[in-house]
Amino acid sequence: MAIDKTRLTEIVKSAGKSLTKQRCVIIETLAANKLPMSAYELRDQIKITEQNLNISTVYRVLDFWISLGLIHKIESANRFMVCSDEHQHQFHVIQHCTRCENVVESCELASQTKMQLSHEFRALENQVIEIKGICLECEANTST
Amino acid sequence: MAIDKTRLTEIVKSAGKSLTKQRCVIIETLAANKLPMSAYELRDQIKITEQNLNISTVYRVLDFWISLGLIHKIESANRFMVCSDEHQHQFHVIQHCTRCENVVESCELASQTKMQLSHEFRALENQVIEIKGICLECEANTST
DNA sequence: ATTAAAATGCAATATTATTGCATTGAGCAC
DNA sequence: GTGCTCAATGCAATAATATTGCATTTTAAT
Repeated sequence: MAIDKTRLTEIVKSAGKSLTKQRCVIIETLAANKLPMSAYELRDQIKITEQNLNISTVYRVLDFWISLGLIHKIESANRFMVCSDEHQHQFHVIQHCTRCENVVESCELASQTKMQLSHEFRALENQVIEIKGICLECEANTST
Repeated sequence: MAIDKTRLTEIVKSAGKSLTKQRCVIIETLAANKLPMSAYELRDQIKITEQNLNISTVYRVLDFWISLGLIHKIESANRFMVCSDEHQHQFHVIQHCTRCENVVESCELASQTKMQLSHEFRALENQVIEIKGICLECEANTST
């Protein structure tokens, strides 16, 4: 799953920011990885083929993309993933398989969740709601 | 909000475990605190009035109560809170105010959320779903 | 009281994240 | 292009969170 650089440029420019090579390599590396990655894994992976990044740069760039809604942090795993939701939902609901560690984003669930939030609370925009479980593939592979 | 020690004893015994003084003081201290606490805060608070606990003990005791469903971990804050849900929902939905840091558990939301989970995924039991926002009290105090 | 298993203590270490300040780089005016 | 300004990054120390292996103590069953 590659990232559309033209689209990235548009998004970044319209936010009044610059698309630096550190910002590019981080989101591209994350997009190329099947599983979510930690900040340190990301740094180590980029070191192999590209360049050295200080860990503080990695965290700052991750925060940058998170603030633009293009990267999600999976809090329960301290891992990061590229947002796969083109629909700009207020909520991003992800299903996190605790066996294979794979994570998928569900737009349908996000829409439903958004509808039913209590009126007693002003929910923030662009947040990630994490549901843990076992994906169907892992369930099928279970030898019980 | 104090903890009913008789109820605790029942729950622990029926799980085939023992209610040690470390396990007691940790859940009681957490219950007495208005806000969720980190493991280190818990240790420091207990040190003042009670006893020294090694940080590994704190984490192990927290895991113990979490496995019994009596304590929740708030992953996005690395904090712990006593479960306030008497209804034994599969999901515990908490609303976390990012201004005052207060956290409330919503049984109603938990019920609704449980109903609508995708059939493509076997969700684990006893998990905490975190919604961030601003509580009504903080919203009222906002001077904009 | 004896004993086996469970729980805790200890202290080293791993993992995750932030900070303040120096240096570099990007975009803009000229 | 040159110089300017502010944003972005590098650096390296440190903070915050969490885990581990093994020794010791406690629990509860006999």
